[in-house]
Amino acid sequence: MCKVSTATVSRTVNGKQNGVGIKTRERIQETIRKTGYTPNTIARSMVTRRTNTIALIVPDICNPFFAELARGVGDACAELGYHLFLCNTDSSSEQEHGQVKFLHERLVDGIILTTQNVAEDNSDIFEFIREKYPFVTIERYISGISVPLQITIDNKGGIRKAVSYLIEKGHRRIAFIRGPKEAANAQMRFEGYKEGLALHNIPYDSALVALGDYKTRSGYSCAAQLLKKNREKFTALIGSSDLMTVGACNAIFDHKLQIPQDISIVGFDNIPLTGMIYPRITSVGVSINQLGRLAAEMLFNWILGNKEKKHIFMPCELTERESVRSI
Amino acid sequence: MCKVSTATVSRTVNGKQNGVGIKTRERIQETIRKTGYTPNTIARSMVTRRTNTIALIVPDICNPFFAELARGVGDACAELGYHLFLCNTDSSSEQEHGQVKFLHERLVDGIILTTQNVAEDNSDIFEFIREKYPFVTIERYISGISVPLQITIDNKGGIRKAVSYLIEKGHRRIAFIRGPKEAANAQMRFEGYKEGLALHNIPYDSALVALGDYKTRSGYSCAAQLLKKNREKFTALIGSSDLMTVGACNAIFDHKLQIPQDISIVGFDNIPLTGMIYPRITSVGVSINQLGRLAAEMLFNWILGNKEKKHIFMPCELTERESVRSI
DNA sequence: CCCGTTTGAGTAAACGTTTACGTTATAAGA
DNA sequence: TCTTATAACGTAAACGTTTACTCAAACGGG
Repeated sequence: MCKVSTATVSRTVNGKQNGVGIKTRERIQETIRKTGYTPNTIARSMVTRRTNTIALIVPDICNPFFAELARGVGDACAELGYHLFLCNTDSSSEQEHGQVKFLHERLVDGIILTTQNVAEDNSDIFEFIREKYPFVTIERYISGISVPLQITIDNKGGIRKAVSYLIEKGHRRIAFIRGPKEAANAQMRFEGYKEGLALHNIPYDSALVALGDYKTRSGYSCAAQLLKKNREKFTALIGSSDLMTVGACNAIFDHKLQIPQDISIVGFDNIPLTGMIYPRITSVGVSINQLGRLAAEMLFNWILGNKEKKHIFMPCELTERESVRSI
Repeated sequence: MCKVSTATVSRTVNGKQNGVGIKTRERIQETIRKTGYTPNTIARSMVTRRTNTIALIVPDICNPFFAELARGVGDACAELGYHLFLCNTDSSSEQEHGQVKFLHERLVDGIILTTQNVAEDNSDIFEFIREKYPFVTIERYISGISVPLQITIDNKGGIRKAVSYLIEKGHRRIAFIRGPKEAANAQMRFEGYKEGLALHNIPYDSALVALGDYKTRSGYSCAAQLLKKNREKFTALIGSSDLMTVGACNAIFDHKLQIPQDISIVGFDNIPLTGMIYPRITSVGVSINQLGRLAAEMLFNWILGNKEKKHIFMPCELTERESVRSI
């Protein structure tokens, strides 16, 4: 329509400063406006080998932690003109593997992989995508393989902080609901608990820890079990995930006890939910939204050519709310 | 490598039954396995004009309602080999418009649009994509334009059900926290409230309704305000979203009142959260996960060529929990 | 044994861009 | 005025598939 070649159109569309005169540039832009032409991203990707898409793989977007994370990643994407694929795996290695395979075929520019709570995490996925793709892992602890882009949370330090906080508030008998055996970070948090106690010369008592799976329901049953067997032995409880912690609160209420009057509570993750419910739960964790942004930005950085390995270790903050009392 | 043309490879990869002999087929598959060849989806999309991707546009994935919805959509996608783009708009029309434009350029096969809580919803978006794309709207009430694929919730009926339920339980003075003026479904829910009262010959009292914005914080302030001014005038409260309802519960607790002993509560949406917190909140709504699946399936159906208009109207169910007592 | 039909496989165009390279026109400098 | 440098724009290949069309071989029926 403008009597110019596609090359010239391409140059103006992509805003290349030289290679096209001011007059024809304007003529082309005018025609673009009139005809409502939009470039075909697929065709562009065909030749540039870049799709401007990344993928976020999570166990379950319904988990508020991952929803918040997805929001952070999504915001970073929107700012830089990327589009975000969302994939749920239900913590299944097979599903994750399938997803990665499909994403690979789709020529996604990068992948963000989150915790999966599976026993053996040195699966073939990492072999599969190690050098082929830029990808960043969040809270994944893989034996043997070094991942180029990695973010981990200071689980130990976070829980230690929670323990110290409770001890400062005068508590000495602190129960703990730990996460699943399969999760590497559950073990770390557990160790943080033990270290925190040791730091203040409080003997560790295995009767005060229960084994959950990070989900709400297990928090309820763990707390119920602790209350039934060892009620008199603790004045405070730490849940190693906020979801378990709200479950635990439920159990405590069902036992006709008050928070924080009878039992003080500290959670982990600091999901927004902790500030929404009654009582507002004091929780320790990182800013999940920023975590997501950070992951995305690291990925973009790598995609854009800055290929240096990076391992970010995020410290935890404790947010005081209303679930702890001084004694 | 197999000494065959790309056409033959294409035919075997796509599983076309005729056009390639059993022997060469096997030879090709063997080579594919050995070399780890995967087809390039981008190149395929280039010629088929289909990308096998759809997009879900939500205000905020952190809202548990939309997270749950995204999960339903995502599951349906995974089952049919589609990939899902996730877009947050923060209920901004401009953002939504931008997203739709980008998704258009990306040749997404279809779009699922959710509620946006904006005043004028007859924006140019619909003009933009009306016939160009298959898309389904969830809970969008657009004046003038008929949308081919539409899902709406029986808001009125749902709230009516909540009112009737409370009345059956002996309540006659029922407060109501309504959603924002900009949201069409907030108005419907409000009318459901009035209709429910009228049905049982209970006079409507405007002093018992407060105006919120569907979010937690506003639920808190609305309930606080109702309690301050008209405490003695109601024994039950309906929140027209679950998030507001949990906020309201918080306010009630902060006023040293018990649920359901002092005040009975019914929420709307039936997000999983209602069953997780204390007290477990009785709520009415649709199965959000199924809603998501349904939307995705309608979209696929249309994409696959079955282009008949459809408007699905989802009835609400009331799930009894522990936030209502008989009086 | 011949001819029509079926089947296996190849050819080449098409999808809509980007980009290296080439060509022409214009401007600047001697 | 003649070169030379520079800017504007066009040409055509390339990206990796799919698919309509073509062709040859094999097959079966009379």
